[in-house]
Amino acid sequence: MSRPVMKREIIEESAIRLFATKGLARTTIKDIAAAAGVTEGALYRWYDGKEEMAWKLFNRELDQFTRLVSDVLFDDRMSFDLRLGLAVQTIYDYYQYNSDQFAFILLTQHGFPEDKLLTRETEPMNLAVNFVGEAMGAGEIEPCDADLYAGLLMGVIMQPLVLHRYGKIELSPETPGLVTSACLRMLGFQS
Amino acid sequence: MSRPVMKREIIEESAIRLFATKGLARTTIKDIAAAAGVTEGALYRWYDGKEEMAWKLFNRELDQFTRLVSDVLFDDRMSFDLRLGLAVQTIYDYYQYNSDQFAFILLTQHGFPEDKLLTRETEPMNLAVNFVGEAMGAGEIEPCDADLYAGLLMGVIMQPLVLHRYGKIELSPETPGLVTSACLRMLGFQS
DNA sequence: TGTACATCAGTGAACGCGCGTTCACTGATGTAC
DNA sequence: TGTACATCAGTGAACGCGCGTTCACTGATGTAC
Repeated sequence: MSRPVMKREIIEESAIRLFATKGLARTTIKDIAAAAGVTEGALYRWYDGKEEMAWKLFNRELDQFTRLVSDVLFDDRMSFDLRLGLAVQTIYDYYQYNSDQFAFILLTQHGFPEDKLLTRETEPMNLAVNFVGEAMGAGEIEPCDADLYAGLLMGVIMQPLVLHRYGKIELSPETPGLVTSACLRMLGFQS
Repeated sequence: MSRPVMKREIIEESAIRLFATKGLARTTIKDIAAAAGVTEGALYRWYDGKEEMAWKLFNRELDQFTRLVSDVLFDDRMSFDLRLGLAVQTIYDYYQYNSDQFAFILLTQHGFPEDKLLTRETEPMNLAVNFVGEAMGAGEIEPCDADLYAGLLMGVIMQPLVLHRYGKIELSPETPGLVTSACLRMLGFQS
């Protein structure tokens, strides 16, 4: 093509947007190609197939997101509660400004076959476990089941975003702060 | 057939189990028929098609679950915190003893097309909103954004089950109690 | 500078397979008389 | 009681369509000399 920008990026953006709205299974190659203004074959220049493309995009987006979050979550120049608050803010900002990417990783995380069970250091759950473990070790929160509390933390932070995505609740600039407070109370943080 | 029990039930159980493990899209009619020990056509005696069957089963299972939960959640002979604790216990019991049904409603709730957006009185989210609203009205918890707090409540209660389903955390007999305590702390319940 | 060739993103038409669905049928059970 | 017919859950083979995928190709751009 004569256009300077590669169609590859357009294809990937279209795919992520469609995956995030219609879901992986309900999005066809034809859909993606049409949205990107490209023929169906173009996709195979860059990927072996639909499944492989989805999987690679998922990992790329998840990596980017978790890196962003862990950067503030484990910045030990700040106090425990401040780090949590900033992480929540980062997540909610990410949701607001990269809603397709966010919805894509959030909603398709369980849409892959079993053999794709991702176990990696940067996995969100591991982030939460490490964070709770650190806070417990530092005596900032009472001793507890770190795995369980990490799960609770994830639930509290993520659920409002899921519900917003499906039009069940509204978000406001105050929401991240309210969520953070709720987390701290739940963890029994002594403020 | 000569067997006294209707194959219909076997078909439905097989379908739910497969939907819960492989997901809606990755489960084929052939899969269901094979699991039920039946030919593919048998399914169409009872349902118009795969999608319709999934949708009807989903609503049936969701109704049963929410009825069970709302029975204890709104039993006004009990105190606020006791009702919450019993509801959590009910949910975790349901997860343990009807894991396929539970995973089915939990994991396919967002797998239907947009026009299937269920807005009903018995929807889990509405249960939570009403509960928080009641508790707030009775002065048992501080005034707050009922919708948001209902979402947080759902997140805390459900997330451990999702994580357990994917092998990320373990559950114990103490888990429901720990989850309930976490909920009460989060809500600022004055015990 | 022009010429010959290599590279490579993207085309467009075709393919074939797996899937959901259909339908004439079977055979067991129930019912009327 | 036996006979004739209706009902209906489930069969089994076929169908056709939509889907992901393939591949010979085009045409623009880069490169060697």
